[in-house]
Amino acid sequence: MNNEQNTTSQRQNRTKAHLKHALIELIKEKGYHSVTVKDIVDHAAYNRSTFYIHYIDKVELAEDLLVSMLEGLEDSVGKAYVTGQKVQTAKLNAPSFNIVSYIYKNQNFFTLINYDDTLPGLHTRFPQTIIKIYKEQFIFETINNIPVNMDYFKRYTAYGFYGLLQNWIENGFKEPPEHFIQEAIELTKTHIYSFQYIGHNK
Amino acid sequence: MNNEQNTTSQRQNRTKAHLKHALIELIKEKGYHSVTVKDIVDHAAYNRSTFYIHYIDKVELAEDLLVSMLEGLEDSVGKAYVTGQKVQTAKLNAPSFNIVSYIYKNQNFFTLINYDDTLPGLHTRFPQTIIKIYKEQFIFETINNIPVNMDYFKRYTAYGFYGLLQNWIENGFKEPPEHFIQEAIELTKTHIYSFQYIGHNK
DNA sequence: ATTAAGTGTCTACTAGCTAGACACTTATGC
DNA sequence: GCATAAGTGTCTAGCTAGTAGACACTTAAT
Repeated sequence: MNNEQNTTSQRQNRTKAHLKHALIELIKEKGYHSVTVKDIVDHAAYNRSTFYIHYIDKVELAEDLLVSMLEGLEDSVGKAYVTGQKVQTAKLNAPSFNIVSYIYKNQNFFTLINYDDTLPGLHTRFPQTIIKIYKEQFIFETINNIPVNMDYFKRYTAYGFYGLLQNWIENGFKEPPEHFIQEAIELTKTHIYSFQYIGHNK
Repeated sequence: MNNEQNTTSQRQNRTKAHLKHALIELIKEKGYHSVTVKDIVDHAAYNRSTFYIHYIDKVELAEDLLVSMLEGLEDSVGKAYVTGQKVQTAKLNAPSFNIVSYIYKNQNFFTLINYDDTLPGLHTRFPQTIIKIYKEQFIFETINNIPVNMDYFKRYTAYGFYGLLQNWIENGFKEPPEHFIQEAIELTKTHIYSFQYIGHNK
């Protein structure tokens, strides 16, 4: 494969990743609006000029961070069917489990929802992404032929799941992800609908 | 000041820091002995050649990581008397609090004591460092003139503190550091000696 | 009103990092 | 016990990401 261009972008992405990481830590430390470009490059041990090579300002960095994490969340959903973990996760609910384990792996980032002066858009676009995942990648089936507005139901289920997630994150991820997803699935079962994964078309 | 050489080493230290960070994550993932050099550079997004510029092998990287963290622990002790937090911390026990808050800040690293196949030397040299700090930087005074072997007592106190620390880390840092240090101090008070900080001579 | 700190931009330089090949040494498996 | 794969350690030549430092300008802080 053509590595020449990959390497260049890999090297740039590495720098960007470090700048993003610095922003996360600094938001926790002093809040988003207090963070300066100088803070970011000092924390990440880069020159200030380097920052402006990659981003035009702090806002663009913040947007990049938010988008990359939420896209990662979306992409994580279909992964159990690529890796070799079908057996274990099939007993649970594989796609939901992937959402949860992705958040767990990146708890460093998702803890930001606990802060008030945090990444702009996080509090609205995070739940929106979960709804999007539910709408695009899941099919919901009735189990006793009761007519229900599907959009409402998906929205309801997504926000229910988000509520549990928020609680899990706020409590500092005390439960292991396996336990958390088990509880979430138990709650879902009490509803009149069962939902089934329809795959990842990308 | 002469920035030319500082910058060069800053850039190198940045790379080293990323390699160290990758090692920490990989030890948690698959255990120290299973981690390869390729794993490390893949995780940190560097070329394998770059690794050998900085370290001769995995062992040297591991040693560098361990030493830098334990040295950081030692250096953290005297810091309250440099920054402007004298008032608050004086009510507690400032030097001990600095140890605790340093561990809390670097919990990503110190969590490694929970793993069996972990950084070589961590399980022995971490408590040794705490003893060293107690011996070199604290003076213990009798409060009722009972003769006691001082070395034994310092050792006893250091290991008692280490035991509490271990428990705190194993439980995933659930308590905030302020609470933890309060409890540790309460336990220390029950002893016949009071101890007092004698400063940081370096 | 004055000092200090942060922003955004630009230029020329350089050294840190990369690609890729080398011989060699372990693992893994049929 | 042979073969394929994966990892190790070393080296060279080359590129480009990152750096220094100055610029005019705009907010904060005292």
